[in-house]
Amino acid sequence: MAVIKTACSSCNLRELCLPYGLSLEELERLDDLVSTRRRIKRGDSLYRVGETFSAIFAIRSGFFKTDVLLEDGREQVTGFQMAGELLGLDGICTEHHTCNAISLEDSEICAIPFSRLESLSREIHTLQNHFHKVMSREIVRDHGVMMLLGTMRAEERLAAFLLNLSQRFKARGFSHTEFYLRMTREEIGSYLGLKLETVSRAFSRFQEEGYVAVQQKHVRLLDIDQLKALMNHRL
Amino acid sequence: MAVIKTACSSCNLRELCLPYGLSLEELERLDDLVSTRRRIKRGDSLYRVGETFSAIFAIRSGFFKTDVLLEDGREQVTGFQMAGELLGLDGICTEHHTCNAISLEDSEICAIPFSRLESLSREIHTLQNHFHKVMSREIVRDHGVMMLLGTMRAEERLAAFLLNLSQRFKARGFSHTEFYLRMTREEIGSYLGLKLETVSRAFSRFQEEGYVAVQQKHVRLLDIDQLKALMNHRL
DNA sequence: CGCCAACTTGATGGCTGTCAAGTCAGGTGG
DNA sequence: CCACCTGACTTGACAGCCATCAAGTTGGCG
Repeated sequence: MAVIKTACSSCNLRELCLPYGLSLEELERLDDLVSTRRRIKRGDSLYRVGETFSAIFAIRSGFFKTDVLLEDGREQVTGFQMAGELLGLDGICTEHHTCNAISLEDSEICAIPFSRLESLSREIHTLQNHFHKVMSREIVRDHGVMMLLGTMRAEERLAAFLLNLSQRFKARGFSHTEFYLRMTREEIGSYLGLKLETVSRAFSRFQEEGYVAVQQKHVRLLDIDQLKALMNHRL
Repeated sequence: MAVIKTACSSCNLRELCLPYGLSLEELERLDDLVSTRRRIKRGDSLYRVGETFSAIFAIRSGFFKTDVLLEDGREQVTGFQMAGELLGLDGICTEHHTCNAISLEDSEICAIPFSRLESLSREIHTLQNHFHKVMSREIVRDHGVMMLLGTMRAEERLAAFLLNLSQRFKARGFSHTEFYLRMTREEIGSYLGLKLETVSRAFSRFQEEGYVAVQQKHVRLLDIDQLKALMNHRL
C-alpha cells in the first residue's frame, strides 16, 4: 500500500472530481486536505462492509465495483466507478461502510478525511455545494438503476449499461465507441439483475444484429442509435 | 395551498427529522429557516420532473410516493415516504427535480429553502453532519432496493417491503404489526418490479400460510419471523 | 343504488434461470 | 516455445417464475 503525496491543483481530473468549480486559492486549501494517494491492486478492496468510515475516496485512475452481499451469499453489484468518481458516500450515515469497494484493475485513489472535508466545506461555499451535488447525483443515478431493474427486459438493461459506460468514457476523453470492459459477465449480470448466461446471450444477439462487435471484454458500439431505441421503446 | 407558520422546535417529529441532535439555540435558528408549511391534498404532487429545485421538503404528516417515468410510459416508483422523512434531495444535482413526488393521502410538508439550509449548515456543524447523514442514508436505502430488485423473488420482495414499512411505522410510534397501506397494488408492484397481479397473489399466499392477514389495504403481520426467514433464505 | 377503481383469481405463454457441455484466452511450468 | 490448466465465456436444452390476458369480486363514493 504505497502512499504518495498528491495535489488536486495539478490533477487532470479536477474538472470531473471534487475540485470542480473551485478557485485557485480554494484548490490549494483542498490540496492540504487530500492527504494521501494509495495504490490498490486489482482484486483488492478499498474498504469492506463494517469497517469504520473516516474518509471518502476519489478515484485517480483505475476501475472499481461496489457490492452488497446477502446472508445467503447472493451478491448485488451496486455500481461501477471510474476515474474522477467518489467512493465511500455510503459510509457517512452510520460511520461504517455498508458495501464493499473492490478494484477491478490496478488503481490509484486519493483519500479525503471526511471530518476535514466537512470543515473545509463550512468555509468554502463552492465546495460545500459541489459536494452536495455529488451526493445528489448519486441518488439520481441509483434511481436510474432502480428503473432499469424494475421495468426493463434483459436486452434493454444491457443496452442501457453499455450506453452509460460509453458516455462516461467519453467524458474522460476516451473513445465512446470502443472500450474494454473491466468486469466479468457475472459482475455485469449482478449489476443488471441477470444471470451471466443471459448477459452473454444478449451480447451475442447485439452482435448478430450488428449493434455491437464484442470479443470477450473488448466492445465496439456500431449502432448507438439502435441501442438507444432498443432501450427506450421495446423493439 | 394553505401556508402556515411552523416551528421545528415544537414539532414532535424533531427526533426523526432534520433537527435531530440540535441544541435549543440551534433549533431556533432552524425555525427561522423553515419558512412555510403547506398542505398537499391526496393525489396532488409536491413537485414534478423538470421543475426548478429551490427547497427540500420535510413531511410533517401524510404519505408520499416518488416516481420516475420512462418515455414509453413505464413507471418506476422509487420510494414511499412518511412523516419525518425528507423529499427533494434528487433535485440538488441539476437544480431541477428528477422525479415526481405525489401525495398518497392528505399531507402537510415543511419547505426548507436549500440555499438557506446550506448557509445555516456552514454555521452549525451538527446540522451539516446530520444533513450529510440523511443524504447518505438515502444512498444506502437505494442500495437495499437495488438488492431487492436485482436478486430477490416476488415473495421475498413483498416480505422485505412489509417488514420495512413495519419498522418505519414502529419508529413513529404506530403499531408495527397492523397498518393501512396507502398505496395501491400497482404502486407496490412498480416499486418492487412486479405486476399488480403478482403482488396480489403473493399477498394471498402469505395469507394462506398464516404470515399475514390482509383485507384490501389493511394489513396485520401475524408471523414476522417467518417473513424474515422468507426474505433471507428461500423457503 | 349503481358505478368504477381496485383487487382477486384462473389459464396460458414467454422471458430468463438453471443445468450442462464445450470453446476460448491467458498464464504457468517444463 | 509449447503444452497444459484454469477461469471466463458461449451456446443449447429445458424448466419455472412471473407477465399477460381475461373474468369476476369487492368496496368506496357520488
